[in-house]
Amino acid sequence: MARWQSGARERLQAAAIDLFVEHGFDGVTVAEIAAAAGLTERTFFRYFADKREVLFPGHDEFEQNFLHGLDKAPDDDPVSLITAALAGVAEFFPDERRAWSRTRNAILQAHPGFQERELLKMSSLTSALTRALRERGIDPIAAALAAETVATIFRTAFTAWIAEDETRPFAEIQDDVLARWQGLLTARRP
Amino acid sequence: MARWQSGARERLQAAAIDLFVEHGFDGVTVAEIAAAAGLTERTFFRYFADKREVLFPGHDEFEQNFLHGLDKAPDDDPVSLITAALAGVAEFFPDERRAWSRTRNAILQAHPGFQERELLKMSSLTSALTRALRERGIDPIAAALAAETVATIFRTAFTAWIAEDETRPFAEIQDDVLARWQGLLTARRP
DNA sequence: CCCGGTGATGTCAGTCACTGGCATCGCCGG
DNA sequence: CCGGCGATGCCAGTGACTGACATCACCGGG
Repeated sequence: MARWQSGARERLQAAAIDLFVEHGFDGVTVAEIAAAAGLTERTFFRYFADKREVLFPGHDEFEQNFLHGLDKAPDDDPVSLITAALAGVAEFFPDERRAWSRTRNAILQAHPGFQERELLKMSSLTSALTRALRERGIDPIAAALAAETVATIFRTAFTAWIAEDETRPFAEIQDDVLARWQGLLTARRP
Repeated sequence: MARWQSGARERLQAAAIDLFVEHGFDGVTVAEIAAAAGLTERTFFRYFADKREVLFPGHDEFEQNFLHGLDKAPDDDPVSLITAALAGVAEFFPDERRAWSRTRNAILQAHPGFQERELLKMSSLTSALTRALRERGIDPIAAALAAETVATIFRTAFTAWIAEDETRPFAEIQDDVLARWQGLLTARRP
């Protein structure tokens, strides 16, 4: 492996982010990204299915973290399952990654097309979790609701984690959101 | 209003659906849709922002139903709020609409681009609900979770409603899903 | 040391989504 | 009858994305 200069994919990603930050998604052509990485437009499309996909690397790995977490659930109680799946992803977002996540998120928020793609990725996660839960013997509707809940809590926690004034680690925030979710049903007349 | 033959928008929508059913999304060009409706490609883009949008009419109305339902919530208890918002949309899906919804859904499921767009619409709904809940004085995180929950329950119920062998009315299914969601936290060792 | 194979990249041409600018047409009020 | 206006058509252009084919760098075998 690794003829030519290696890391073509990584160079394309880095070039894309730099250019998007500077000129915005619509202000950059794929040909420009490729040129900045020392490649051609055609090669870009050999690595990424479309122009947006360049900002969504490592999705499979991300998804696997939830699934591996789920494997460690002690029993089939819904709260246990949700908690276990969430625990699996916490290490995926160390503090060193926070600045980077903020930059990437700013780009995503600036273009509806990116939001669509991110939503599709989360939907992929939800499907994978639902499937895993069903295979574990969980009732289909309960599986769907639990999977959606995992995604909701993760996203809520992630959004809080990259908020401007936030400094707590991801795991702590996520635990807090989870606790609040558990309180949602029992809370009365707040 | 209504010079020329009226209903250009509706003709475009109908033509698009017919053609998508027959040839699939990628097998149809915008020019063909427009021609089938007796118009030109340019006019299509005056009615719809892009090729996919033609399958998402009436979204504002749909969203308003949830918001109006929310207005009728008797108190600020989370379950009351969620229940009220869901009640607002039930009448939007009468049995007469089920066959149509199934056809449209089959088209949507066949193309990832449509799923992205649908996800974005649901995200718009969630944002609107979150905003409305916050304006009502609900705590931001509780508002976000409640809004997501409304969307989740709606989507779960909608999916069940258009399932092949399903005959129960939408409202009944949605009430059932809501009840199951309430049971999620309290259920132990199922 | 040369030689064919293989995988990554380049080249080229083409389709189609989408946009801006301008012309045109049908109706409506004056 | 006329001038305005809103809906539509026409045309040219940009850029995302694709298929087919050529080319290059490196590999192993002979």
